[in-house]
Amino acid sequence: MPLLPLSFFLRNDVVQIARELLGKKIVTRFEGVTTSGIICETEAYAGVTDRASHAYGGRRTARTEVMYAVGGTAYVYLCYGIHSLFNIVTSDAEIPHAVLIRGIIPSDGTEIMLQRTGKTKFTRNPGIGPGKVSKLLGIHYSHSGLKLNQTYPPGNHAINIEDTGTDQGSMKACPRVGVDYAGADALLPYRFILQ
DNA sequence: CATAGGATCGCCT
DNA sequence: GGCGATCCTATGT
Repeated sequence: MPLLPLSFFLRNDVVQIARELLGKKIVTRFEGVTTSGIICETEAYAGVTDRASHAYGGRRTARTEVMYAVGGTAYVYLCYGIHSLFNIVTSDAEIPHAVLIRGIIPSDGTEIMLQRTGKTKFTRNPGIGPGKVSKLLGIHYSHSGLKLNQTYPPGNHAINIEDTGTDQGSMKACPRVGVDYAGADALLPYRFILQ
């Protein structure tokens, strides 16, 4: 399937991009092992003006520096000391917008995914939850800064987003999870779920 | 240097 | 539905 063009990620409307990512396919290749899943849940984080964003107010730290990279860069960070959370940086360089991928439906390499989670069979919604997305796809916070949709030589690490060409179907928007500290911004309908 | 807390998950009751 | 796991990151002294 065709890779999404980088221009997809360079647009300024991060909320629109989060919506459009529903139904797209994430394909990862680590150590020559390929796994993939269809994106079914996302959240938009609107850069410096969004209290829920790590880049709120223009904050820059060693961790968040990647958010200021050009659109199409992976921003992965550790949460609760356990979970790697995968985000896609969008817009131009210096504009720290990002989309958190919160859920996938496993597609290719399900055996590998079971292996990664230490299970023998999938539970009800094996790919729902941002920590699970990374677990299934083998994404680690050390992958932060990796450029998506590049034509790396086989053997290199790669994270790609493909256009499935299918209609994303119905989706709903609601407030984001776990951002109570963000005041009024916690109420913004920046979370998108494929029905 | 020390410490509090986090865009969570899974197991337990 | 409650709680412990687990460790990096940010911030303050």
